[in-house]
Amino acid sequence: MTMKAMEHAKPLLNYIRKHVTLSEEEEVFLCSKIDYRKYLKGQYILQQGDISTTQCFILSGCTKMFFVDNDGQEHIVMFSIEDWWTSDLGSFVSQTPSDFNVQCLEASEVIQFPYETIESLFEGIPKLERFFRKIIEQAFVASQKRIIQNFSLSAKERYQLFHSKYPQIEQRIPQYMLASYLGFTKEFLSKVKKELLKP
Amino acid sequence: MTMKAMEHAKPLLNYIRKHVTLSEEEEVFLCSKIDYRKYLKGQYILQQGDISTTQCFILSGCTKMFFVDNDGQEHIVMFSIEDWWTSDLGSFVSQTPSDFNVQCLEASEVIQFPYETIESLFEGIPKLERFFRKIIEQAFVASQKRIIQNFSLSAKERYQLFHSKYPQIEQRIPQYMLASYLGFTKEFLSKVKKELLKP
DNA sequence: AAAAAATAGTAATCTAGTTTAATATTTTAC
DNA sequence: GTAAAATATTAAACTAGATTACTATTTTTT
Repeated sequence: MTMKAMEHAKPLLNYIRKHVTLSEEEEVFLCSKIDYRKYLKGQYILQQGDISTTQCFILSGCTKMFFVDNDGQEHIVMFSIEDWWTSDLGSFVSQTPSDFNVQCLEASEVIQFPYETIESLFEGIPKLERFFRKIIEQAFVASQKRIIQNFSLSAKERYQLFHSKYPQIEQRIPQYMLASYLGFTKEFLSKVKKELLKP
Repeated sequence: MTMKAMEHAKPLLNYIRKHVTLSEEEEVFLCSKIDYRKYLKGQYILQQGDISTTQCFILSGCTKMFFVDNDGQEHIVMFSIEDWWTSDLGSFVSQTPSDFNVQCLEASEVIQFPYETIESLFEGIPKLERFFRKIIEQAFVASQKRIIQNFSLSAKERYQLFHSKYPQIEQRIPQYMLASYLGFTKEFLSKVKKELLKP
């Protein structure tokens, strides 16, 4: 592992420090097990049908995770930006073909945890296993919350919620992708935004 | 801990053995940290607004987890039966008031992991932390899958999927609760079932 | 700077699912 | 075993959001 790799990992280490405390040796060991990589806008980190071989931590940029249904329609499941994760966890943990694509909406820098090294990482740094458990707990809670909101809120209310909760994301993505994420059509989002402006 | 407690924990230990291997001392230690308890039909394991103090493993019976929205409408988030878990994980891990209720649809026997002992459990048996990570991974993947299905499938298709995937659950719960879980009205479910019978 | 491609807006028509309201059936309680 | 409560069915009227099809605007490419 190079000095460069340690340099790239800084935002990740800061992020991990919010959850668990690692010794300096542990941080060095961690950095020896992970990869840094850049993607161009439009490039795929993962494609539907492939097995997810890494967990990605995003240093810079923005990605969408989506799947294409039987009618050829694209459905966006999540957006990820700096200091968050992306990958199909289901495919990663079971090493089976993924239902999802992950594509970069901007040029992006990521840190990748390869499947082959993650078990040895957990063995070497048990605190890291606790860290991952907490990250997954967070993701699960967010996922549950999303199910609830889709059930109990109207399309308009879902948009308003996203708008107030993630203004930085809304500014970075095209509107038609937001509509896909929120579960309705781009035409309807146009209508909703117009209504919200006039009263 | 009594002999009785070990006896009650058997289905849980069998379940855990599918994921990780514990030594006999570890199994005894685990049993010393958990509680067995019975609930009557209709009783609440958790109420909206309370802090979730336990993770529940179900030995027998059936529960629903639901929340009541601002319009007073009940939305069912999940059903749990034998050999599965229930509780509001978000409330449990952050020890904040829950958005959910968990109510028994049948008389139920459960094993409870209290919040105060779960950290010491993980310290004493690190393999158990791995086990919980895997369980949460599973739950997260299932939750993601549900979001996808709600977006890409029609109400009719969602019913068909549930019907073929969880026939044992469908038989144990009233239809109007299934409609709530699937995200549409009981009247519409009646209509869908009728359509599916005739062709 | 022009052309092409991508994104956004508008409006009419259509439909999956809701609402309301009433009746029928099954389960539970005494 | 009967009354009451809970659950299920049906059907007409209604609505949130989809579809279609076209125009306007913004961004990217050359």
